[in-house]
Parts: sequence; C-alpha cells; structure tokens
Amino acid sequence: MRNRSVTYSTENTFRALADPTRRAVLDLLRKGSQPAGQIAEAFPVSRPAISKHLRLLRRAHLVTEQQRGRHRMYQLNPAPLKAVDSWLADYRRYWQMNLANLKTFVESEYARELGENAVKNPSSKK
Amino acid sequence: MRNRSVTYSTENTFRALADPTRRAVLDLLRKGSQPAGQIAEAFPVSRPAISKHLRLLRRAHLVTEQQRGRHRMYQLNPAPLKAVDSWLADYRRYWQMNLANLKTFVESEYARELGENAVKNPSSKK
DNA sequence: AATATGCGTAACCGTATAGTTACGCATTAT
DNA sequence: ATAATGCGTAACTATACGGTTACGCATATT
Repeated sequence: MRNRSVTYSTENTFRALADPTRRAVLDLLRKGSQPAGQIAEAFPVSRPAISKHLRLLRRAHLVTEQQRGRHRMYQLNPAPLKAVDSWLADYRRYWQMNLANLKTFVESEYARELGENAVKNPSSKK
Repeated sequence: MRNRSVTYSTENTFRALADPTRRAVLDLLRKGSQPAGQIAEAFPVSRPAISKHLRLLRRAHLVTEQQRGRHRMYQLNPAPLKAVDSWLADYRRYWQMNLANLKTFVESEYARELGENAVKNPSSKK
C-alpha cells in the first residue's frame, strides 16, 4: 500500500476539534514536531491533561507519534482536516450571499407565505 | 446598529459542530427554513432531543428562530462558520504539500537530528 | 547499579452531553 | 368552550469530558 488515500472518521475529527486546548495543540504543532512534555509546557494545565488530549488527537489521526529515545515526538497530520474543509465547502456560498439581503427576505411577506406553506403542506405526518 | 459585523464565540461554534446530528440539522436547513417538528421528523431520535440540539445551535448562533403562529421556523445562519473556515485556512497549505514527501522527510536522519535538538535544547525547563 | 527524566495510565471528581418520558403553555381548529 | 397541535422544558439516566494526583515503566544519566 503506497499512498493509498485514507479515510478518517469525520466524527472523531469534529469531536477532537471541539476543545480549544486541542486546537491550540494543533496550532502549536504547525510550527514543527515536538515532544509531549514540551507541548505540555505551553499550556496552563497539567501534563497528564495534555497527555489525554494527545490521545484524542491520536484517535482522530490528527497527530502521529513516534518514540525517540524516552521522548515521544508528536507531529501534525492535517489530512483529516480535509473532511472538515469539504463539509464547510457547501456553506461557503451561503456567507457569500449578502446576509442583509437574506434578512430582509426572511422578514418579507413572501417569506412569510413560504413559511405558512411549509407548515400547511408538511407532506408528511398523515 | 445596522449590519455591524458580529463576532461569535468560536468556542461555541466548534462545540456545536462536534455532534453529527447537529451537523445534519444544519445540512438540512441549507435546503430551506423548517419548523422544529419537521426537522425532528428527519431524525431517528425523539423530538425533545432535537429541541435540545436546536438550543445548542441557537447558542452558537448557527440558527435563528422565529415564531410563526404555533410553529417555530428555524433558519440557517452560516456566519459563525466563517471563523471555522479561517481557522482551517492555516492548515490548507499543509495538505497541499505532498504528504509522502513529508513522511520521508520526517524519517530522514536530518529530521532525526532536528528532533534530538528540539529535545536537547528545550530552551526552557531550567 | 542507582538515580533522574519523559510520559502514558489509573483512579477519582465535577460537569456537560445526548437521550428518554412526562408535562405545560400557546396557538389553532372544531 | 373544548380539543388538538407544536414545541420547549423539567427531571432523570448513562456516558464522555477535562481536570487533578498518584503511580509505573522505559530510557538516559552519573
């Protein structure tokens, strides 16, 4: 298997990104691989706390580790972020619309009628 | 205040996206505003469960609601996703690098030396 | 050989999720 | 006026976080 494109669990990826500390760890690793202890020093929480964050990041395949003597070097693996990026892609065109226009549209009578229709013709629920 | 650019809590945004059901709700709302009940019908979980998801999405400002008779219309607000997008931006260039090259680099003796240096010159810790 | 260092894990705690069922309050329909 | 509908919330449960301290095991140092 050479360079076969790998799929990761989008679920794990989003979950891993939910915590600000973990995002900060990734940001840190963008500057280069670092051993676990050095990563921990960058944060106000205890080393075991970081160790657990690293475990989640590992599960999400957002970092890879390799033993280097008694150190564990952590390296960023941005590949799973591609899934996040492509999920976001579908939304980009939305914020490219003028949101002010959207707002006035929603508050218009036209939208109101659409809303009523959506409600009165649920086309489900009996 | 007219169209003043609003900032949202990135924290809340990422947290809201962590759950697959909530992401699916957003995906659903991309097709158009819907009342809460209709949203709930699209999922295998109970209506109150969806109601709670909607609460989190509201807190994250990813949806807006408005009373429409006895219905509550939910509408997508993609604006907070811009923060996610810009966080991701810093990573895009990484997955544009050839990851195979990166891998061989990391495993090279050169990287090994860098790694050792990083360890032996922590430039912190006493 | 003995000691120090790096780092993961276990055990424990408080809080937030994610789901459930039961309930209550408006609004609409009859 | 009464009944039905739409939907949020309360109360409860199980699980997962995020943090802590204590511990243990390799690897390095002296």
